[in-house]
Amino acid sequence: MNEIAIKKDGEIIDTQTAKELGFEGEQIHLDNSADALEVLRHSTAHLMAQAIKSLYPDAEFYVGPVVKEGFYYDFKTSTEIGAGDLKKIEKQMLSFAKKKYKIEKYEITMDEAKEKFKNDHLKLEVMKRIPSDMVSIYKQGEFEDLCRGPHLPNIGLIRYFKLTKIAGAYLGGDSKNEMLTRIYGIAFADKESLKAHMEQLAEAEKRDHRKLGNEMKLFTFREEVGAGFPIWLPAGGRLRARLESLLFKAHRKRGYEPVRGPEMLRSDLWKTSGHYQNYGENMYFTHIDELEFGVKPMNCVGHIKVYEDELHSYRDLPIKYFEYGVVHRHEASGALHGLFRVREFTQDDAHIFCRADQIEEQIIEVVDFVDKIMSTFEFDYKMMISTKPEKAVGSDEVWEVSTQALKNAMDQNELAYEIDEGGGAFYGPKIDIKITDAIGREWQCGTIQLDFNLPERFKLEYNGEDNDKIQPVMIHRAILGSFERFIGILTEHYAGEFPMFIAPTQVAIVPVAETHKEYAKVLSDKLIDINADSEIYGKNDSLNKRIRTAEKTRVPMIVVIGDEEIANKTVAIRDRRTREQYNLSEEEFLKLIQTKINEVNF
RNA sequence: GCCGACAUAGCUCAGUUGGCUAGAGCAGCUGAUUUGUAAUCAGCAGGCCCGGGGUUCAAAUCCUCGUGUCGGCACCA
Repeated sequence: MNEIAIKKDGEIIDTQTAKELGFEGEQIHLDNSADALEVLRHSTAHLMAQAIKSLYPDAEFYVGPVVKEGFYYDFKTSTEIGAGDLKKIEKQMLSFAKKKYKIEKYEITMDEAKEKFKNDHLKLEVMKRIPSDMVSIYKQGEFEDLCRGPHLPNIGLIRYFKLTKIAGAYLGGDSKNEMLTRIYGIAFADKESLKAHMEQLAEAEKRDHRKLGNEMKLFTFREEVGAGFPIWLPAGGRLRARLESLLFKAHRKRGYEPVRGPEMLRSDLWKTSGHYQNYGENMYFTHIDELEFGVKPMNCVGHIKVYEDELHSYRDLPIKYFEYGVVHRHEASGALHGLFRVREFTQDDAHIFCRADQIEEQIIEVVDFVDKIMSTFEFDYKMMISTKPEKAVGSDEVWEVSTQALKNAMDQNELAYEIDEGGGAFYGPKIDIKITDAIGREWQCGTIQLDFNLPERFKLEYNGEDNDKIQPVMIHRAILGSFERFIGILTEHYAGEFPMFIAPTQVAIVPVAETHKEYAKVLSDKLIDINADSEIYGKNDSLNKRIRTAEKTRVPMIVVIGDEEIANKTVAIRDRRTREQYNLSEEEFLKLIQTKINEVNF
């Protein structure tokens, strides 16, 4: 078996380095283990660079790391490279691989390296970021690259790979820098795994919410309406309404009061809140009668005005206001992505005004709320605590206290979380809830933000025990995040096969012949009485055709009614999931639907 | 916003190196048929070829500026 590297003290060391240093350790073979793939993909990135260099001799190279979904290499050429060129590069890679060049390693000083790569301004850029005096060079055939490794012993081991996409990327990940070309690729130890991976990607594409949203008539976008402004179609409207009403109940149960703020507020308020200064470039403004108004990008100011409407006692806290708040944010054009990233969306937003000693219990209550909903939909999610960002308001001290409060709440309840340094809102730290989409990208949905700043800026207060004026703490929170993104994720999660309690249509009724339509209508009305939507497939098509059409809408249940059913007062059910058919009396059927619709309570 | 690609009927897509009246399937409409669990048959209608400008005897096709979409990057209070 081929040994491609060894593992020593948890570190992967390639055979070149091991030989040089006389190391021994656990052998890594060329298979699909995480360690082996790390080495394989890294070397594949180098092979790609070698191919690019031979096809485009003036190419300069930045970095080519292994990432979650394969590898990439950033580079620059004077010729334009497009998606059509990937095949050509792949071919060149294969022909190099066939030559089975050894991958050799040697070390030189930083100064020697700078001399060696003096014509490659990108490599020089890389070297600026390396603190050590010595660097290693990997050489395969004519091609040499500055690299830390580890690498395969021979490029002939690279056989099963694919270049997947080409894109632009800023040098060093900074938009102030020049833009390089980035090619992504993937590699595996064997042919089957590569094939399986490509098939999995194709499978995931089928559940893309943009595709399903179009097919299932959930929502649409139109050029003439404007980018990022979704249009909800009837089916999507029904789905969304079900989600809204379930969630409304869940909020009421937890003591939230529904309120509503205006869509736009005078700019002075956004100046007080800090949004004007920190976020103004992404807000929509309008001028009327010499006054400037800002269309709300958030609902907190409105809720603050609700709080200010009366005096509050410490006994009243916590006070919880919620609103399905429509917000507008001018997102960068390139950021727009189906329902996941839009310019107008509706948040399931709430603000909790509480005392400092109530922070922890309130945070935990919200985390429980989140978990209740996520587990109902069987979502895997993770939580992230985001700390003070560069653009921020408030003193370091307040930030420290509030960040610690979030951590304490999580720690004391033994909840797992990761830290996102500098990822907080400008007014406070937050806990983000992230869900993974069909192709593995993570999207932030819910968020819990602790805020000492806005209460200060708006001089909020309540009367304490000694009748003194005390400033409350604000917790901003959203569970779904936005209906848009959440429904997008739900669509992919279920591949369009929504469970009964949320499906746009609960039942498809297929009458066998013209004479059965009347009963279909009676049944449909009875379904409305139990809050179930149905659709009658009574068109002048064959029965088979109508069943096929109904199936394709991904409706959870199809019932067929004909002479027999009418005579016996039964329905013939065809279940989407099991593809089984069975009969139920009308009474049992209605009861079943009712149970299925009501089985979920957040 | 940046790099690259793309935009043809409601939807999914054809449309050669610029050249006759821009095609197909599905969906829609009209008939015939009245069906027992995944496509009955026939006919009809449907297009500012994304929008402005330009090149050319001639533009869906070439150039240019917009708009929108896609893949990334950057951004995401």
